[in-house]
Amino acid sequence: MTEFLGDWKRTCYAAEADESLIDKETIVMGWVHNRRDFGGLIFVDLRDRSGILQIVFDSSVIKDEFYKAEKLRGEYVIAVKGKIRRRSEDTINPKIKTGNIELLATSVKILSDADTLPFDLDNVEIVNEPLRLKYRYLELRTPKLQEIMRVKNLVCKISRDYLSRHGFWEIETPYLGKSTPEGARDYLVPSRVHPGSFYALSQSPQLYKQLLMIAGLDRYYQIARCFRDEDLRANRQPEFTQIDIEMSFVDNEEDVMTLAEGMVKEIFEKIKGIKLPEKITRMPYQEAMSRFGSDKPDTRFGLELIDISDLAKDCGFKVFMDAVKNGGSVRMINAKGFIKGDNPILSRRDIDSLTDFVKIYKAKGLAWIAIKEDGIQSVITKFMPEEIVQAILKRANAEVGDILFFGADKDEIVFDSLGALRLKLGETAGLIDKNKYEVLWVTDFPLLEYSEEEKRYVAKHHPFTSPKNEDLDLLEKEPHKVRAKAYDLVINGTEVGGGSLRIFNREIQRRMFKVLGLSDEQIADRFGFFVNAFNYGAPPHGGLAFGLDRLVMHLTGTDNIKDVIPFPKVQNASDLMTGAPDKVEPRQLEELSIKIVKTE
RNA sequence: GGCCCGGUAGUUCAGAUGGUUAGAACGCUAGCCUGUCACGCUAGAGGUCGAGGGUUCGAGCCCCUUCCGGGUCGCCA
Repeated sequence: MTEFLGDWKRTCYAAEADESLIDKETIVMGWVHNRRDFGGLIFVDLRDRSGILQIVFDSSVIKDEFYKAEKLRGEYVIAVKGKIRRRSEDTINPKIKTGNIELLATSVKILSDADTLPFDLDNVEIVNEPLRLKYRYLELRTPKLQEIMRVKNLVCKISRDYLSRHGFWEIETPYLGKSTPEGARDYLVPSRVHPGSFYALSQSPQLYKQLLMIAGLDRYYQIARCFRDEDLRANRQPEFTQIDIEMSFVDNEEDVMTLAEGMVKEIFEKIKGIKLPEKITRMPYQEAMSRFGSDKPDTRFGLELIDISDLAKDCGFKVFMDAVKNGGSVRMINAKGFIKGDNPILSRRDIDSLTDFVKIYKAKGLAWIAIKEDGIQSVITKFMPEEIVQAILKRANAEVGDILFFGADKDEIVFDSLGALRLKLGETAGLIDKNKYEVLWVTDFPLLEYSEEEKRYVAKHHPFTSPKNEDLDLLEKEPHKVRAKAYDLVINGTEVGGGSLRIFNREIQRRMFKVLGLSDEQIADRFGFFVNAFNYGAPPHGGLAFGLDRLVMHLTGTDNIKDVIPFPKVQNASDLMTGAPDKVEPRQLEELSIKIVKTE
């Protein structure tokens, strides 16, 4: 039997019913979350976006339609008419918001029946992720995901309000654009009209938003989808969303950072009730690296890196001395109290396994000194004079129960491995307060980094990032020393936003391209349309982009980006629900002049 | 591309050294029940052990290949 709503109109959401509705005729609509059948009396927990309301089907009240209540099963969609009534004292359910009331049904319509679900919505968190993703629309029925979607919606709304209030216009830019080989791999879209030519799906609105500034639109923002054909991670999806912002007539990073942090503060206050500090900490890149081994430091806990290159230089232990001699460094972490007592945080076996851990980050090994009750234990101290060992212990502020871990190599490897080790140690020891939010700006990034692979300098951010005025002289002489007018917003050790002031001066842009080793032809071919625009009057401008998904991850306490994207993709970038990507009809390929060539 | 981990009823899992008919809980179906909210009681159905090949008298278990999935390094201006 098919039933329709007819003239029934919902009078309130299930969990928004309260005592003010007592004795009033009420119509609610939703899914049968649970059913408890007592023969002549049936309870149904009705669920909708708002939550749960208990419906009572009493055979002495709903006589003619009681048979319908008997047919109800999990996830049937129903509409129920009846009267809200107070529950008697002994039947109040304190676990739900509407636990003091219930709806006594006088009529019910079964709008849709349902097969048994492939998994139990009440225990969805233990179900295999692939199965949940195949039936994502079912998982999205759970309060957890619905709350995340609500928060994401709020972040968008608050951002729009804030930016609008500050004079920003929401302007669209194309998703179908031109492939630009710098940066991430592009998703390509074949052109039917131009056989053999391809669009690239936008990796970010970067170039367009700068052109909007040249166009004189002054302040722009967009909640923009971005596409990058790179491998996935727990916090990386091939399509994700940025809150993208650009503004004109700014010549100082502070102008952009101040505006952006105002928005973040408003988001945290309105959604979490958390007041972030009046002024967010600024930490130069060099400091972040040397203290935390990371350009996105998690400052919720200590275990900072300590440089002992000066002591290691002539310490007698060859590995350390070579590292310094070859231009690298030796740094250590004091894992304070990690081997204290009979049941230490780190067992001997744990310590050995950390060697394998740092090898992931290309470290060749992990030296350590354990400070025990009966003296120090280490395989490296025998190479060193006593006074050097003592100096190291002193600098580490070492006490009994501590263990010092050392990294000695090129700076890059030392930072990568010790930075990762620091996070692992902090996590192992439970030093990270999950309820704390540490927000900071990392500033003064290097403009360039040397690519061993390409044997040239490449832009660390992108080639339109402005060098610091005071470092301009170094651009050709010592490119690696040039700092950029760039900044990243870091929350609890993850990058949630980043941006820069852009080059708006033709001469500087030309010099930048030259340092990057791009020929005039390459420039013209790749960015010609963009570079030309700067010939017609460009205002100083800059901006940034927030990763909406990552921001929502923090606000909702999840460490899996799939949780905050309604229909996410899995590690091999496929969609388990739709089966995309998939083969297409030969006719479609023909239209696009595409031929599939099988390779081994 | 590399490394690590996983795949057994609908779901989550257990299945020691290879050995009768592969179990449990929840869910599901049917019956009974007017105050439950993890309702209860009774009965029942439900399995190509991811797939293919091999070793063996005998494979859920051992070996090889492969598929699917998770994490991570590279990669992600």
